[in-house]
Amino acid sequence: MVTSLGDVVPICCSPVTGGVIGNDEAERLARIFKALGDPTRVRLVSLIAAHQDGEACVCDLTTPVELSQPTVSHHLKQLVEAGLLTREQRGRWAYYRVAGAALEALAGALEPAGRSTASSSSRGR
Amino acid sequence: MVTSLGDVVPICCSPVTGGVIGNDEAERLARIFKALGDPTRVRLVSLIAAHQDGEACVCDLTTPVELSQPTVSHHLKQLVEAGLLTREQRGRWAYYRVAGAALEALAGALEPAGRSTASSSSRGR
DNA sequence: GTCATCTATCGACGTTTGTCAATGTGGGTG
DNA sequence: CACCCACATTGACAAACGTCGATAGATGAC
Repeated sequence: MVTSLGDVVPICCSPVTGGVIGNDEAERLARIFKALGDPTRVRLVSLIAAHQDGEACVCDLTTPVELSQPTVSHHLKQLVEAGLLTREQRGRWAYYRVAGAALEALAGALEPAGRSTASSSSRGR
Repeated sequence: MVTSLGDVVPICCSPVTGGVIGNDEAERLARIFKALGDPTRVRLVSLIAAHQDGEACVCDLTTPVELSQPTVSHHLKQLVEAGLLTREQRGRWAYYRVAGAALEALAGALEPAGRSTASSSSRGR
């Protein structure tokens, strides 16, 4: 079961403020937000993004976050499952990098129903 | 005396992917993300934004989310404390509305460190 | 005044989460 | 081959979370 835990999240699109979103959409968005709802994971994303070549292995991250290796692996797994990180195994190391598209899509879900679709503004009421 | 209870979070700015963020910043961002890390709260934000005049009271929300009134109040409080909603008491009702600036600031923290200058706007995929 | 309504708080509960030590697994190295 | 290394998984535990019923506070209606 290397991949296909669930489907790779198709990147969220429905903006939170652009009309009532469905139950499934809310659950999908919440799962991604929850992945960022821990300070350690926020720092991990930041650390990976700022690391050499935009990628980092576990051993690069345990020291900065001051947590045990299993804990870091655990957090990284959650971020990968949320679609916010990608994982690539090269030799003995596992390299993680930030999924920029997922971050942008998430940001798009927060904007007031405009920046990414630029077609509303007549929604009123 | 340190009276600052931290009423309203001063809106986050440091982008997640624009260099390693500090511990405090990570904690502040995580607290906001965590507020959106529950499907009910995501739906509440969406419901309020889409409601008449962009505001809603508790009694408008309990039925759509199918939860008890205390639970809805609890979620709303968390969203207010995260700075994502504002609360205004008018008579017997408490009106909540979405803090658009907070959402935009949060979206800004997700964009790759230079959102405002990224004028390419190639929204294709 | 009394009463009804809307909302917040409290106490309790089952579930989820973050963390670690110990162990397992797969891939280089001698 | 045996060995070590980087990482993932397991099992356990305390803390935090989501939910509810009951209750308290505040406000308007009578």
